[in-house]
Amino acid sequence: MKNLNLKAARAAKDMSQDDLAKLCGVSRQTINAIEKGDYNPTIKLCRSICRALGKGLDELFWEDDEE
Amino acid sequence: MKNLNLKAARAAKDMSQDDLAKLCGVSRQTINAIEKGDYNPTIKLCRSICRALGKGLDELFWEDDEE
DNA sequence: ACAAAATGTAAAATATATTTGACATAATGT
DNA sequence: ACATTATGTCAAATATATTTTACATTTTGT
Repeated sequence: MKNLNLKAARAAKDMSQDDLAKLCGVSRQTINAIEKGDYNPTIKLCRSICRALGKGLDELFWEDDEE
Repeated sequence: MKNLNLKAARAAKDMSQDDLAKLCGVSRQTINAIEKGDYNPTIKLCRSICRALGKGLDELFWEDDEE
């Protein structure tokens, strides 16, 4: 499922996917894929994204519906 | 660096690395490596570990000192 | 002291995250 | 309408997470 929390947090900082990608040192496609969903990034990248957006892991990457 | 939060949370539930590994559907070595540190698990596995131990992502997998 | 369980660690194989390059479409500003 | 930026998506290549097998050491219980 899509990661709308991430999309919203990025929008709140007026950052493009490319901006965020550069801040995190990954490719734009990776950020796009994470927002799109059905992707499984590493915790290190998640932390990097959280730092760039000033959010916590639970705020951006928690999911309840995943058995 | 070692993940002592994880080690402590597991100990608090009186679980062996193998117990936790089975609950998360991964190998014992993977859990061992994560506790040992210098490992970079996927967010999906982190969530699985958090559910098994009743903790949040920020409690078990946040790191301040990672530029 | 002994046995059993738990942990630490390593090398080779496999699965999968991420990159690169590329192209198409949607959105935005002038 | 036009140019520019942002987004969605794909296939092939590369990097790395995870498994499997295996063995050594430590810890725990009796």
